[in-house]
Amino acid sequence: MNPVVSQDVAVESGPMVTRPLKPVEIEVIDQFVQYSRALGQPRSVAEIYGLLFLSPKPLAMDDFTERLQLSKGSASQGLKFLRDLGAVRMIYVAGDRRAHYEAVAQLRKLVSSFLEKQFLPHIAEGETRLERLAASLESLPPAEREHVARRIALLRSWTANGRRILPVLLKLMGS
Amino acid sequence: MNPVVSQDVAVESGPMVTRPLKPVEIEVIDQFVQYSRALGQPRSVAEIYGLLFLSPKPLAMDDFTERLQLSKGSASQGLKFLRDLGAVRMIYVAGDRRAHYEAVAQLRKLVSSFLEKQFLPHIAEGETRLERLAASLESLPPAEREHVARRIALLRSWTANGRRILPVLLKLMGS
DNA sequence: CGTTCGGTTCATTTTTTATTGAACATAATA
DNA sequence: TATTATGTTCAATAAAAAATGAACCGAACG
Repeated sequence: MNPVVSQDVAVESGPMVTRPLKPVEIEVIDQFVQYSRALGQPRSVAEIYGLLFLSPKPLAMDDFTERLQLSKGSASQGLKFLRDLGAVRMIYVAGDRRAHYEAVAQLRKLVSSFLEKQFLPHIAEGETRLERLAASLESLPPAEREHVARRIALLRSWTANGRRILPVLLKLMGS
Repeated sequence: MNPVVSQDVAVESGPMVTRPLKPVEIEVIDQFVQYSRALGQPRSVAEIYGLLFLSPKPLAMDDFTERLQLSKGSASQGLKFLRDLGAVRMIYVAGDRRAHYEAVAQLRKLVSSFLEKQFLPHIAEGETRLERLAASLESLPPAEREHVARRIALLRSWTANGRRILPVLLKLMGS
């Protein structure tokens, strides 16, 4: 509750925020939040990435919990997610025990690892499943059998298509 | 509750299903359900599309509520969603008052309308917003200003990229 | 060592999203 | 025109997902 970025105009009697977000930050973060919704990703993750995206220097967990008003748990989990995705890179800062992060601001990298993490597993699993299925069609009445077989073949062609297109898509996306 | 397609092995003492799903149907529907999760779409919609995808003949609402154990409301809303998406086509069946549907089984069509409905709006909105923002950077301290300006330019290039790539992607996807 | 700091985990709570079902509309039928 | 069949809408409910925060772990510091 009390998301830092929202449509609401004012946060009434809210908690003291040491370094409140600047208008630019709010706008850009909200932009990332929009995209995250379209992609079915949690808002906190988008907020973290957005703040980092605009920051000229690496940030540590405290920065996220303070400025975005997130719990330690959310920040930790969100950063883990972004690390696993390769959307964020850990940075060593001399004389500071804390882990620091910077955004990996390469569309290609973001898209590719997102697709790899989010879709390839499903596609792979679907492929083996459909192979199995295509084999076990004898048990259907002949009338249906042919139609169903065609549909399954079609579905398989879709996943094949996906695999074929992915690399081209990434190439098209430049650096 | 009581989803027709699930990992569970048995539905114990469940309600009488007149025309229970065949194993092939369960598998294929579950496949669509998997994809729908990755895309952040409700399971009921995937179930409807999956059942229709395999059906050799057009189906009416009753078929969905009966065979998938959905409420009338869900079936109605799910079909509306699929209609709006162009994933489903209405079919007139002589001597039957009910509306019948058949699946539009063209990957290209599905992907294109999904992206159009789900992403283009966000992209468009983001573009105008970022234009506005780029203009109002004077209020930032000069040190930050340059970096932020670069980031915003980058973000804009991303959306431009998206627009450029979309048609190519669709072309690559064949019919 | 013992203490503090930075961070992770995970059971609980909160928030969001999807589903239900009853009330309502509308069109075909008799 | 009354009746029934078909479908939609939407407030209430259920289910799923995300956020919280306290307990915990381990490494650095003194």
